Amino acid sequence: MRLVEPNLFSKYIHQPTVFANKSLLSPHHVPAKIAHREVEIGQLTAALAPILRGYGSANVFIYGNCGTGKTICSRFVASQLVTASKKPVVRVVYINCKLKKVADTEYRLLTQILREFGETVPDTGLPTDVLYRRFVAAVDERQQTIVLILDEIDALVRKVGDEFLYNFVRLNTELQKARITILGITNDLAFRDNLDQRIKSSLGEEEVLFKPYTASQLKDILDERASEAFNTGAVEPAAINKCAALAAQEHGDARRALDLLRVAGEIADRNGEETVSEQHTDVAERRLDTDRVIETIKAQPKQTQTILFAAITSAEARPATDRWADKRLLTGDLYASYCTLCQRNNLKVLTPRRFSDLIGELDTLGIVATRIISKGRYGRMREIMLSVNGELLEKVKDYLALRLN
DNA sequence: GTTAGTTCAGTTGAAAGCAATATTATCGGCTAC
DNA sequence: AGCCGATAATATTGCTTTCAACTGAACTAACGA
Repeated sequence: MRLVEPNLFSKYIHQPTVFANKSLLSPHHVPAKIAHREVEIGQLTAALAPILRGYGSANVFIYGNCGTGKTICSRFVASQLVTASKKPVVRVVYINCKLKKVADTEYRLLTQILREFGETVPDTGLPTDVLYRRFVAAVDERQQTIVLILDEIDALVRKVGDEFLYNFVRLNTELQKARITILGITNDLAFRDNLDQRIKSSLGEEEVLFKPYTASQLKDILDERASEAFNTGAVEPAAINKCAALAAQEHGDARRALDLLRVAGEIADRNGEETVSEQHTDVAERRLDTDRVIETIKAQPKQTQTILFAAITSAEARPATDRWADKRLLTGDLYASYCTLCQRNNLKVLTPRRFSDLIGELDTLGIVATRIISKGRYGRMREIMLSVNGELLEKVKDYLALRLN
């Protein structure tokens, strides 16, 4: 007679959870109603409306920081457009230009579009003008309007220049029956200024600006999502307020707000608690911050990591005072300890020139803070301070120590 | 005490080298006429 | 002849180095009161 072993996972399966439907908190979830974007949606609709009357509509540019609902709203409006269109057929092609290997060159962009139309295109080999002809052939056989949503278009323009935009605009003169409307989405507010004059005049006819959400708007959004995503009463209002407030500080990023709330819920679950409280939100914020920093550091090339590790170890080697001034490193000293660290790891030692640039990069990433100081007769150099500290610093150090010595 | 000039220790910008990838061009083999 | 895939040739990138101009306050020395 043998006792039935309880499955290892059974305790997790039956563990109570605060979530009713966690997927509603995912950034990919498209809510039935998009709150607090009525104005923007209105502008967008007005800009695209001429399509339904058969006129080729103006091209539209959408600006706004990340997490302000640009993508969701444009997809929403585009889908409405498709359902509303009867006679002049409207087709929407959504392409995220930032995805590596998918649409980060003109060729790949075209390939991607052609595939949407069921054309088979080789990954490489054809000249781009052939692709343009294929596109014209595929599209022009009937009366239709193509709405081309180019998300993160700034990334593509930065990479391959703005020529391709001109090509697309020019296509309209070549097409007999079909029309193309470009809907460019970017979070670079200065994007338009950097475009070629020619393109600017033919492209930027309509602009919609997405402002960051305010804390109270974020709160509304969270309230609405939370009511369905969580079990009733499982989230304390204070927790939601905190999430909204924190995300509002970060340029009103709704994605951030939802992430905070989701992670807070996960933490509550793990602790076996029945409600999500403000404390959970605080922990969630730290978690997300830590993850973000660790992720960016992981993504850095080995040389940059080495420099950072050198900075951490030499900052620790300083006499144990709490004064900030004593944690400062100077370029020369750091370069020296970087050199020894490289030798110990059999890494190539970069020149001071490159070293200087990499320090600058760590600065822009917000991992160290630097400023240039002049010590008069004793030269001019950068003063470097670590921006991470405490628990996070330990984690970073541990990670780097695994890869280096 | 002021002023003009030096000096140091890197910082910064431009240009060029180099290796890894990505694109193009070319070529031989294969199939269908 | 036309198409295909493989391979060679060429271009593009991303990362670095080299070279050289630049920086700005501490330090020095000369100046004038």
